[in-house]
Amino acid sequence: MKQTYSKRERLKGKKLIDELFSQGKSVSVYPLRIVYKTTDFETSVIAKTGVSVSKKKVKLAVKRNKIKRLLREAYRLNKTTYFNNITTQYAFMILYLGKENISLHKIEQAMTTAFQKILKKEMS
RNA sequence: UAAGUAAAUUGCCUUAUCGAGCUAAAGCAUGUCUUUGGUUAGGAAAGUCCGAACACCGUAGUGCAAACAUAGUGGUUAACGGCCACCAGUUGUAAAACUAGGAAAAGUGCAACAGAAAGAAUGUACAGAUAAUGCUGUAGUGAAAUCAGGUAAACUCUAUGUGGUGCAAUGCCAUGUAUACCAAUGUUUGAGGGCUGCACGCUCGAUUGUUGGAGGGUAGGCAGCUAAAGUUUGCUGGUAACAGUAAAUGUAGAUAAAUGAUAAGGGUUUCGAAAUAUCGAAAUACAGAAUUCGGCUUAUAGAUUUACUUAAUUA
Repeated sequence: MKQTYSKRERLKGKKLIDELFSQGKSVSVYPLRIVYKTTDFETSVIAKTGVSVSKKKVKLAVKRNKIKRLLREAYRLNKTTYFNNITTQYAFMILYLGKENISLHKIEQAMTTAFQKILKKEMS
């Protein structure tokens, strides 16, 4: 799998997201919280992922954008390691709960532990 | 040289690796695939405060009232409450800056201190006049004392203007679900459903089965959506805002929302060390398009340019 994150791999559509939030399970590792759910897509993508930063926590649009980009970057670079053994299709929503300033490195760490937690839960 | 005033410009760069949106071409495996190329945020994109374009709704005529906005004079513009010029006033040594610059001879209200009294009340002293009296004058307070004045960032009056909602406008396509309605067809001689696939059997079964039309418009998609009162430069007219003209140029279009991340190096500024070269550390702002323009307002590290004022020094 390549380290891409194209339009097809993004979580879109009101229906899917509503479903995800109403029926999905969640795992939180500060400063992240990941909501996930098994689903079926028509396209041949293993996972669809969305990213969200709340306006209440981070007020300036520039900083919000920056954090979203970092989240996407962290996901893009590490998704190969996360989804090695997965065959079913998933939908993810990554929520950011923390402060305004954060580095890519920290986000990567948090994301890795969070996805490991999810894998454990699903396998057992 | 120092301090200041005004106007204008700019607002980090380079390389490597890994990516994202839009778009063009090519390829065959015809996939919303692969490869290659192009392109991708600001001076305020912000606040949403004015003015327009555009769209829909309302009124489809005219007048009045209310509410709101504006308020020297002239010009400019698609339009404006913006901008420019001039006059007046205020502040400043000055360059300049600011303006809450229509009306007090329509009415209502308000007014510190002083003063007897700031409006329906005539005090004290002196003088004059008279039958008598605030009947007359002077003194004293104050900006103002039967003479009326100030105040409209008080009501008010005058003149002028204003319908409402905003691209989540609006138009189009339309999966699924339920079905008012219409047509065809099937029918108590049993359509069709249920009992695990078939047969038999049992059972339910008429405002109903199937097919088609039509309506509605949810998920989603397409248009609107970027060539525009465009940008840059020169020339001409004008004190200027601005206008005219010629040439060049083609410059984001996302939608759970692209325009990025990481690493290295270099600028710039500040601080410390040093005679310099240089070395080390820190900082590198405000801020992210969402239909589009013209303004206003607010935020902003730093850098640059021009004009002018004041003070000092030198010639």
